[in-house]
Amino acid sequence: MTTDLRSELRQRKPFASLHQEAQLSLARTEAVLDAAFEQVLKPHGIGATQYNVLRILRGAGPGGLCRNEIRDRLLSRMPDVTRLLDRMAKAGLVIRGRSTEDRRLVSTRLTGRGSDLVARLDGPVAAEHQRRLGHLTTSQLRTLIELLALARQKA
Amino acid sequence: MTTDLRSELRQRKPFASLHQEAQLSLARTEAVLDAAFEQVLKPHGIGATQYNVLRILRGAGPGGLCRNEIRDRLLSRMPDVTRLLDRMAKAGLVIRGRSTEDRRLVSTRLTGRGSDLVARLDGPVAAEHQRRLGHLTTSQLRTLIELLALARQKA
DNA sequence: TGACAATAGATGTTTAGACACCTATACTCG
DNA sequence: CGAGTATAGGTGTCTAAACATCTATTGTCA
Repeated sequence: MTTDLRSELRQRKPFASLHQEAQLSLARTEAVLDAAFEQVLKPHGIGATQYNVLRILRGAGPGGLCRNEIRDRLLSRMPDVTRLLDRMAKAGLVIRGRSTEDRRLVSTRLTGRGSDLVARLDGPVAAEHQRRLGHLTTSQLRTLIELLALARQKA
Repeated sequence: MTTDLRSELRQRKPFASLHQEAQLSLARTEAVLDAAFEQVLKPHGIGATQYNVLRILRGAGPGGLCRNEIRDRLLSRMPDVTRLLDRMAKAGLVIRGRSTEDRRLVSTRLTGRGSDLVARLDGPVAAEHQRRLGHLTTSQLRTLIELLALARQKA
């Protein structure tokens, strides 16, 4: 029933180890899901990273967050958050303001437009998650989440 | 024992659904493992995509593969394989030759240098996989691989 | 056979990511 | 207090990715 990664990639030789097969499976699965997710976001003019920032800022509330805090909360390392936020500001999704208390800090928060966009995406995003992973049982999802958490920990 | 993704990302609100938590866990885990893997490759002057191409070409044997075949075997979608191979050719890792039978085809194969490099990386790569996923049991790895294959299938 | 579609590959251009370096502000402690 | 250090953020530049479009060759079929 489930497709074998080896045949999916037309690979003749078996994998060197289970560890390798797991890591490649992970990369492949993420690529498939990410590509599908990008297609959901595309009509709205943003990518996965920008969507992630929108979600982070919504969760942070009206006070917003400073650049480094956003960077640390992103799923993947992003070395140039400044210009990422520049683009989002230019698109009218976020607005920045320098703090008066600590003048080094620049807090970024959602504009009305950014807030609207992320709210408008809730439905399509949930639908996409359901479409992609809806055929896994609750217990399978729990196991997957647990094993992924385990994999993230350095040995 | 295992770290919760929510606290890892300093997220206050719970996830909208198990599906969402699974997808975000997947993205996070892949980002962590990929970043570590890039560090292994970095001293050798290549990235994960180029390493993947080297592995694919090694598996393909001396006849090499044409551009589209390489593209289809890559883990993630890569819309500009031509210039990826350009760079690898420039670095002396691969060589290309147009077929005489079908003059549209350009087969790419490893040079001695490319072949050496991928062989030299076998040890460090296996060590990295071991370091990252060595603390999972065989049965855990099998379950993870199975669940990931399941997740890749459209519902 | 000859027009037309399909396939393989390359290119031009815009945008985004990677990496090193720079400026301004705040903190620390002799 | 004041030199030195740490922190927050921005900038310059090179490389790589994304997207559309183009050329050359082959296959199809009326």
